[in-house]
Amino acid sequence: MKKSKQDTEESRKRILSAATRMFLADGLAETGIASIMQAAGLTQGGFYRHFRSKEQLIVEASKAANEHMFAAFSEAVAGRSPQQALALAIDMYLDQLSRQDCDGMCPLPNLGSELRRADALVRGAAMAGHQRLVQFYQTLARQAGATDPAELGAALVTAMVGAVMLARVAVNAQAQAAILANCRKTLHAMLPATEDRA
Amino acid sequence: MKKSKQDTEESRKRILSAATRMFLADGLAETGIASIMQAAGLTQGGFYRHFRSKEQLIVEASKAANEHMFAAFSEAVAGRSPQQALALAIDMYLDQLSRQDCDGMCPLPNLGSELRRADALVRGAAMAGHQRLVQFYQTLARQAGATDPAELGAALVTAMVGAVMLARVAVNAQAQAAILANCRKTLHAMLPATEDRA
DNA sequence: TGTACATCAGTGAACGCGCGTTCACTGATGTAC
DNA sequence: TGTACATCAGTGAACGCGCGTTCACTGATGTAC
Repeated sequence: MKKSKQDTEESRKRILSAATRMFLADGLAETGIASIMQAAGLTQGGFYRHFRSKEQLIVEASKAANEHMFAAFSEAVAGRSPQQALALAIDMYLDQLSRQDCDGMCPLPNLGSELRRADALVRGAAMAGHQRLVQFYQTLARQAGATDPAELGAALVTAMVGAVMLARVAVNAQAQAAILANCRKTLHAMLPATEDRA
Repeated sequence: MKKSKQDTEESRKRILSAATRMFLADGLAETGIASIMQAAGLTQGGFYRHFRSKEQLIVEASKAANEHMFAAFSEAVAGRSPQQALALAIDMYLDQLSRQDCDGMCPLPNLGSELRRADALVRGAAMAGHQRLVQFYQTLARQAGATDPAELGAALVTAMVGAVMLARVAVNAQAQAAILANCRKTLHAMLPATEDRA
């Protein structure tokens, strides 16, 4: 039963949206085509009308996740002072696990080591996201008057990715919170000026 | 053909050794029982004479990897000044990807997000390794005279885990080296005293 | 505007493959007498 | 010390399951006339 062009477009968006959320929540290997299609309200056979392969879906979902993350960050940061913006961007990144819908989650710590075994296209998308993330924080760091914004931006991203990944491995909520809180404290201490933070 | 007790013990060690190396290099899901047994010079059917399941092997391999890592660190650090020891331990951790045999590699950044989807036993082993790693660096930080050794130790581990994981995702060697070098520079700047470092 | 037809999103079953695990069997080891 | 037998490490094939992908088919959509 062929659908109208609008229906087709909406189906594709539903599949991509469900895949992005499920990949971030459960990982690439654990999320099967069948369950993605079920979440999108379709059956698995129809998947290949929209995507060439699971690999291609992963690439697009990875890009979509980055778009969501940067959109959320840009919106939250808009209109704030550079110092406030930088501090807020750190807190938001470290708080991504508590967001109910996986909106704004970063592929790097959540997919983590699964990325390095994926195709070159997937890894390329992941590293492009990393590059963009580093530049985002570097720009904020420069505006906030950091001594070495390039180094600070890269250091922030590295530490935050490590903290979020470790927090996801942590068995209990207490250890998870401790890892994130400690990282937050350390990174805030590295920020320029505005010493009214703990 | 039953083997002598000594042969049996050696077989078990060969399996565990091959598994530890292959898990760290290729990941948990990508490393199959058959290829582990082949690397150990046996056939896959014999695996279950030594281990109850792949899950149990993962737990033991995880512990073995930690033992190797701490042994290598302890040996390298022995007899050095606290400041030298701390700096060396950071460099060693960040340099683990260049080691030919996977000896001294840390499960956290290499298995990364695969760990959080594993059984409670595996996650417990991973987090126990994390705890031990943090304490190792905290002890060195305290001996080196850090202002807040607890915070510094945790921060070092978080950043190093993030850096090594990101380096593994990086497509080309140049980006990989840049991530590790930048992390090294940032972390050395956080160390107490001994300002003769870059 | 109406009609005949090609297109193609979606269905549901089946295919093929890999992998963890099981199993019947072998034959050297180690033990009981 | 010698002998008969139970043990069990190791083999190689088979099982069962899940998953990505394919395929024949359906029927509404959109187009050509």
